[in-house]
Amino acid sequence: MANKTKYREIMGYIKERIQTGNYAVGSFLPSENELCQQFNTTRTTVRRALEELLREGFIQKEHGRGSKVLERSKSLGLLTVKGFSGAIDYDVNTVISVPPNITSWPTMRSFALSDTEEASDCVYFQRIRNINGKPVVVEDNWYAASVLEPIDAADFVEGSFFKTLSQKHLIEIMGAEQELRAITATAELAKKLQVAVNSPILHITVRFRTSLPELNLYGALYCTTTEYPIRNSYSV
Amino acid sequence: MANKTKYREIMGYIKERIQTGNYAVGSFLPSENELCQQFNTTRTTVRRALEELLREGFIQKEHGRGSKVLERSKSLGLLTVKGFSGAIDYDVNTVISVPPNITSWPTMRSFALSDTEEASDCVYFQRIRNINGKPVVVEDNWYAASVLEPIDAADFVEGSFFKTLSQKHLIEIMGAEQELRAITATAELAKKLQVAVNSPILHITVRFRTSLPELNLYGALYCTTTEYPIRNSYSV
DNA sequence: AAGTGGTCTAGACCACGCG
DNA sequence: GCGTGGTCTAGACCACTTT
Repeated sequence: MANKTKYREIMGYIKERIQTGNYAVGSFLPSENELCQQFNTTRTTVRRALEELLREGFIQKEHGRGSKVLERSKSLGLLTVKGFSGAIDYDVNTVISVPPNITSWPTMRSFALSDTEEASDCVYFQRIRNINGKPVVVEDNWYAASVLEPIDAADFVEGSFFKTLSQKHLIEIMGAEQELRAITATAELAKKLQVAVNSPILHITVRFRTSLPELNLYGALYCTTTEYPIRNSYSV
Repeated sequence: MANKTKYREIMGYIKERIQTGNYAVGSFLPSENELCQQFNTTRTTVRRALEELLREGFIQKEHGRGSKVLERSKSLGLLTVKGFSGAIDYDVNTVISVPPNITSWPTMRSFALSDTEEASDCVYFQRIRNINGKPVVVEDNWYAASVLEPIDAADFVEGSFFKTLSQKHLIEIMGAEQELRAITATAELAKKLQVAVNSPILHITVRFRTSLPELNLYGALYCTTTEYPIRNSYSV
């Protein structure tokens, strides 16, 4: 997506080199002065880029030594934050059951919307996660249409929304709040998850915060956990 | 703590004015240029200070308008890791229903024990969390007896096991892994949680890692979430 | 048009790590 | 001593909001 500013261009360049292994984990980036020459700019701008990468957990700075490339999964224990591609150890197949489309916000929400979100339409899509061909999670997702255009279902990187955000829009997940509930399956849910009506269902509502301050991603997950529990992990 | 740098000095000044209400919530800070004059410095430095305040959630910037003072939220990530005292906003009363005692490990577990844990007996205790007098969470806890002696129920700091560990043993929680399941209430659980048999129950099994590498704390939580959902939050 | 924050230039000096 | 990142100066131009 558009690198309108020079510091974003530098960020994107470094991020891409890190993600492809051109800048190896544990090694040091070129020095700020070298990056200045490479991009024909000044330290202020280079430092602006490095600072963002620092905040997003890509690098770590060492005074007098340089900027070191970090293991990218480090602080993200949070499996939920990684999306379900990472949350379950089994072979997961994701089906985009409702492709991204613009609609109005759902009425029932666990989280308050910001003013700008409230004023905007929202982009909605639904995915179903299958394990061994059996549906295990139904996941509704929403975000403000004014902040980010709908992403074409075909453009999803490996079926993952987060990977798509990171690689195509340079947006990283910065944190999340969840609410967890146990509910019983409605007729509709029971059908989608192929379980009996009134089966116990794990209901997770979540708001993900991103490196784009105006952009929150909202999710509502319905999980049948009898065979495959949902795993989370955290690091302090 | 010393304000060695000018941007910290500016930050401290603004933070203090916000916290004492001199800069009212919802109002705009002096403009960057005004702050430059006030502190006899340049915009780079003022902006560095404002940027930190932004990251810490004190202000919000509006292009073309100014920097607005925000409602200060508590937001202290990782509620689960901090234990349930912090997980629920309501008035929570904790009853130690089974005081710490030495027994053998339970047979059903979600996590594999280390060799030293396996070789040791375990300390077990059970707590029930009540909200407004109604039981909401039944929590079983275990840890290896060889690593830490049983803590007397009367010595629990504010009923919190984690606070006790931190304040009396200088042990901090470093992370956790969870498994989440939705189940239906057994007769025994239904009785303890005062709900109908077969009600949906949120079942969380968790292992907390601590700053003592040999010490893991294991938990099994049974939560009735119809009235009070369980909240989690993370930060990257 | 005037004022605000957003980006950027072209320097400077300092503190830290290493040889 | 030299290269690194940390802080800071003194400007400039742009984009956005308000009057």
